[in-house]
Amino acid sequence: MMYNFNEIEAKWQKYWAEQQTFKAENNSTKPKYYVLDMFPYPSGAGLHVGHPLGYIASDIYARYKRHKGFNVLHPQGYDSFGLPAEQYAIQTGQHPAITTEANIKTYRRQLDQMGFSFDWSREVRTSSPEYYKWTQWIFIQLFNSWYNNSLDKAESIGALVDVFSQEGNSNIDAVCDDAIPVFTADEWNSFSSDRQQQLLLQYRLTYLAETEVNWCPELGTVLANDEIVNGVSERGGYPVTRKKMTQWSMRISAYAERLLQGLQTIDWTDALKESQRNWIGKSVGATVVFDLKDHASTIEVFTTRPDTIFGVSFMTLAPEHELVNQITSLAQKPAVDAYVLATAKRSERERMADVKTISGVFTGAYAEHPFTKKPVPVWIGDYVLAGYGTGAVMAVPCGDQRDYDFAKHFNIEIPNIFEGVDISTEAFTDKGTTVIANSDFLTGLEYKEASKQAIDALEAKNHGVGKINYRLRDAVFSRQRYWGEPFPVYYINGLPQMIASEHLPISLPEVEKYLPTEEGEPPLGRAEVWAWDTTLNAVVENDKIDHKTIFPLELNTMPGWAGSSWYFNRYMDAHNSNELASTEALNYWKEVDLYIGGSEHATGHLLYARFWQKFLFDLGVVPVDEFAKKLINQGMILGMSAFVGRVEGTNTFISADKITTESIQWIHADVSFVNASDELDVSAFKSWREEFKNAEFISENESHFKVKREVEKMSKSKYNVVNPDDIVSDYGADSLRLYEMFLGPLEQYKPWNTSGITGVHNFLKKLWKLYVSENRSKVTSAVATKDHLKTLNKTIKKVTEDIENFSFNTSVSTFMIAVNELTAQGCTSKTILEPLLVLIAPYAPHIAEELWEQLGHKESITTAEFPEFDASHLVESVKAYPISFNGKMRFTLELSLDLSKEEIEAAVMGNEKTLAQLEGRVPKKVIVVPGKIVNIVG
RNA sequence: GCUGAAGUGGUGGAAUUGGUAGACACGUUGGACUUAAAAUCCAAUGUCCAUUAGGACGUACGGGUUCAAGUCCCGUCUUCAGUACCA
Repeated sequence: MMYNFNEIEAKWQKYWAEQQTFKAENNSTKPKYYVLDMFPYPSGAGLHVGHPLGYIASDIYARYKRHKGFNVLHPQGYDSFGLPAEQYAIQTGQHPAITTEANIKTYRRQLDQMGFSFDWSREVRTSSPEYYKWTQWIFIQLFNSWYNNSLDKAESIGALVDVFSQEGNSNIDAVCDDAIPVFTADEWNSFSSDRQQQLLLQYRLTYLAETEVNWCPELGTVLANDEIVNGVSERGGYPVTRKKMTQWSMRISAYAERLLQGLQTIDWTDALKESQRNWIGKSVGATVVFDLKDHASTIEVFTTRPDTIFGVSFMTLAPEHELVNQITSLAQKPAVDAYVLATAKRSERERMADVKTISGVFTGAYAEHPFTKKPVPVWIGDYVLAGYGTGAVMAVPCGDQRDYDFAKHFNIEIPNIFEGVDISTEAFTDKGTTVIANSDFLTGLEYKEASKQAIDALEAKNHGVGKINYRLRDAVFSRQRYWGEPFPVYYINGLPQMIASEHLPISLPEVEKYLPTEEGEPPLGRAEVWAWDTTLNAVVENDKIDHKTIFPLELNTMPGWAGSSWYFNRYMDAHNSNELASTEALNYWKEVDLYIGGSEHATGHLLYARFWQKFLFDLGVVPVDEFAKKLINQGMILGMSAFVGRVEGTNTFISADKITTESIQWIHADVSFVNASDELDVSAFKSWREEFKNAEFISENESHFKVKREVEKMSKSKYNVVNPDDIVSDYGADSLRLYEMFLGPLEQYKPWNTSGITGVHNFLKKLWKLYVSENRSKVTSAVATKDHLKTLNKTIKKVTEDIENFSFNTSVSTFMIAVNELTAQGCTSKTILEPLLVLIAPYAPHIAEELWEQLGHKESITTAEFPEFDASHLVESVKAYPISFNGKMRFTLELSLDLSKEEIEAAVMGNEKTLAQLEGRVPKKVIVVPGKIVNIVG
């Protein structure tokens, strides 16, 4: 009997599905373990070999944990709302739900054929109304909450209204808009209902506000900051401009500090935590208020260096700053206007690209230094950003390089306030322990103390206050798109109203086209049945809107990250129609124990999901405030693109090793035309495209036309995609799983190279041959020899450590060595071969199941216990290094185990022969050092 | 610029707390089997000299610590990823 992987794999996949082998129960006497993958967006292209990398790793871990006696939850679903399905719908008119459904079918088939141990009974899809009902529900809860700084948690808006009606808002410490006026209880009670609602909106955790947003005209929608890369849209690479729009926003800034602190409690990589810290961007400092000479208004700045306040020699406002117009003197007006206009013309991108050029204009106005009362000239300059802090800085040229460069460029005074520091060529930016000089009451102090005293003095004069500033901005939550969650919102007098939770979900309406309307409204503006009837509590036709009982519904939809910010909780109780998930289920599974996914979600999904989890925790809905204990970022599998060189302007191709001229145009060739020696199948290439049909090919000889190889991201447009379907049908899923692990460390980026797969495939064939010969099982009840036990236990030890450390690549090598050794040893012993199968099962589950069955087991191998390693079989593995030390011969002896002193001595004595061979001497005395190193005096 | 990670054969990569560097695999070369090919099996494969037995040099580069350094320390260079006039 041959190793017929196709047959075996189909058989066991069917068995697992029928037996529901991987169905997790929401209670068990076993300890729980939750292994989660980032769920995929089901794209039309299907999976390529790079996609399953993380799924294979998590599957190995999930299977391992089951063998170790855990009740494992390992679910999978689809992040099925998103732009590509909608773009496709715009082009073809096909409803996104239909394409999405078709794509999911493909995904499911591809995932199934790889033998993943997902519990599909818990599948979720963000685009299904049963699911987004709860996304809408969470939105309503956010709307009905505000952030109470005193308690440092979210609270119900009802509690806030109670306080307002009893004592006004002066004692409320909330995260809210800065511009909220102070009002008393009497004032509050006398406000109209609309006015009250407007005020409350400014406290809510999700609120409507006219904000400057990142508008992408090509995509016809706004984008969040993390959806923009280098000034263009992450998806599609289209230009992005600034635009004012009324949008829903999420007050994630309320959670900035907790999001930062929470990082200390979770086991995520340092790189990823660092990304999130940068994104949150906490800076501790102070706001300082400068009075203006000859003007009533004041300039407020934020600084992290209040200790340097006596070094201020000018101020700089962002060109967009609202005061610029008011304070500019008549003489300076033309210059200032010209500068403001020039800056406005420059795109965000140009401004970012050009950070070297120093530019700015004097406004003609002077501020007054809060302590010295000296006049401080006010400039504008584009190195100050309107969006950060207050959009204005107090410039301390001796302590900040940008201020320094600006001062030098415009010949502004650079006073030195640092004791014994030379600032003739550059600013001194080190906080360190340098002493402040020439600074009145701060003179002689170091940074820390000086900052504190400066802030105290500013607060005493009412000229500033200690402040912590965060870079994290509130997240825009509206998208002008069709294929997303509809908001459960209708409008009365332009004020948003929530639809009561019992009427959810509000399902997406049908539209005849997926484009914005002629009036520029989002696609939902085309829906005919899209109005809310407050008496029927139902969605009704638009033309019935009477603004008395029937009102317009929100036309925006939610962004892609809405559904993915809480899905891990839904898997715990995926079909609950009364709750997001039952309390019992949430309390049982609590959080994800291991989360595997790409690092590209560092500042998007992973930050938003932590935000929502903390909010749901404040609400008492979920029992933990961090959703994932441990997170691993799998690297990407890259494609090996092939390029053929064509002489520019001709149809003549030259073999890559023959190229001498420089005017070569490199054209992507499909990687399937290229063999392992980088040689092109010329005839296949010729018939690939009409334009190549009559092309001329120059090479040493016809069969040796070389291509140029380059590692790139796998993508259809680069013709370097390798389809897992082909690999599975040629080598089997077990080979693919092993090979993806074998390629290299999980976290690393590495190129795919199909030719290497024969190595692991041969291993599986050898494994098969170790158990099966002709038509019979070779496994006997023979007693295991010392060698057999050594090989087995070595393997158990290594593989267990590897899995615990997520170094799956090296266990594949360990398996190969084990099988080679056991084959050479002629091992047929069941006591060895049975546990060996369990070791391999998480990696190559199909072949393990098949051989397990041949050993006479009726139950699936998934119920088998993971073998425990027995150190006693490894005692003899000793390495010895002779060394000369202090003129005496000494041996250093290493054992590959932690053993007791007695065991080491026994091992050493048993190895006298080895040592004697090495140095011609026999050790006389053994010095045992704690750990594994042993010194032996020869 | 800052932050994080990393530089090991022709290639992907091993190497525990400092302990025989290059495991394992691909590729290459030679051989066996075969009419032939595929498949399979065996052998060789860091570099240089000796071509037997051995020797020298080797983990980006330059120093250092140590009986012993890919691993630790100092300096330099390079690559990748993230982020950036953040006051």
